[in-house]
Amino acid sequence: MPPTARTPRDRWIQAGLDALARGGPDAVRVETLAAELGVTKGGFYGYFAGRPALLAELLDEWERRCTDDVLARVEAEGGDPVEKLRRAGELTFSDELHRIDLAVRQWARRDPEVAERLRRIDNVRMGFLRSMFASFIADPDEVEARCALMFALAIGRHFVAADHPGRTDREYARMAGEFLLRP
Amino acid sequence: MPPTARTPRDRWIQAGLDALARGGPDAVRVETLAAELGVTKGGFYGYFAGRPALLAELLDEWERRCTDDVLARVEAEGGDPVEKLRRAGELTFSDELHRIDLAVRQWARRDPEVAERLRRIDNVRMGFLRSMFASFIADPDEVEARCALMFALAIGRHFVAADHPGRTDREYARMAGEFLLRP
DNA sequence: TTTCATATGTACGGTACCGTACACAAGCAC
DNA sequence: GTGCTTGTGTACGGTACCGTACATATGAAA
Repeated sequence: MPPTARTPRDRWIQAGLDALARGGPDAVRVETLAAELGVTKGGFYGYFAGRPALLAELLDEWERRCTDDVLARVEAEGGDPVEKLRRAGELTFSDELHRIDLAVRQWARRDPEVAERLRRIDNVRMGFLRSMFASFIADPDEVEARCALMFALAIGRHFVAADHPGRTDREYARMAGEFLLRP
Repeated sequence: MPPTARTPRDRWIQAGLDALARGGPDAVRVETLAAELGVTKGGFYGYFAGRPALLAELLDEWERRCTDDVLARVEAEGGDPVEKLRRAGELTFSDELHRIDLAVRQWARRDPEVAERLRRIDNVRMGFLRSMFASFIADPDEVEARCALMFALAIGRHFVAADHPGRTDREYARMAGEFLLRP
């Protein structure tokens, strides 16, 4: 019966995630997304109650992608703790996802509701880190220290602009990660 | 001759820095600042060419505060490398400055000109870190790894929302820092 | 082909903000 | 006081965006 929607829900969400990744929540504007999709905002309000509703759904989608998907894949493939740590890092902070991740973190600094959701997710990730490190580090305080450093490295390296002589940023981050993984 | 300005240049800049710290560059709006200062934007355009000019001056002021001031004070007070590292961290990321710092980093991710300025400043800081670590770590690769982790910790810890059982965030960050400072 | 549901276009009023033009008032010099 | 300088208020037009109301055209079903 319907004239087969040109711009279904998913496309609005994907465009929203792209905008979020590029410029944070402030860059997610209904009319701008519509222009990017080559339509007007006419259809938008058929799918979403308004801009806040879209923002909430963007968080849902991000949460789904970075929690369920990632941890499932990490556990599925097995390996020893150190291997799992490496794989989790690669998946969670893959190019596609890490930009959204950084935008959400910035967002969480001003919006308590977002902060709360991020806290839950970060606790899951930190729990994973903790159990991996605990499998080859005895001192609990040292486990915590290494977890904090590993997590801070994964996030912080994208915010630090300093040059590293001779090596690429990626190579440099790998070296720092390996420093934390050595017994 | 002048009716002694009620709202001099400095007050616009301070208000701008506050807004920047709270909500990033998008939160720095001329009319909003005016309202906060209890005036209208009438006087603003006597001091600044427009909003972009104010943003540029905010960067200047931030750069001045976090480079000249901090490094001068660190060197002035002396001490061994480990002490200097601790002090530099405290000053650079004191409560007043770190919020602006984080906002500038977020800003740099979208604006290449800001990114370039941040790069120069981070290189100065990283150079300082490098020389401090090099004074008690022999392997150059390990010096780089520890520098990267220390810097990433200073920035990243404000973006990671995970809870730490039993201790405060600050205490937790201190433990992670000490882990990097031990021989 | 006709019918009909519905995704989208169009048009509108409202808000927030930018930057400009100009009037005004508040202080200093005389 | 008078005159001058100068910071600020007021008023304006323009842009970008939100959300609503309604018209329209498109494609599936009959």
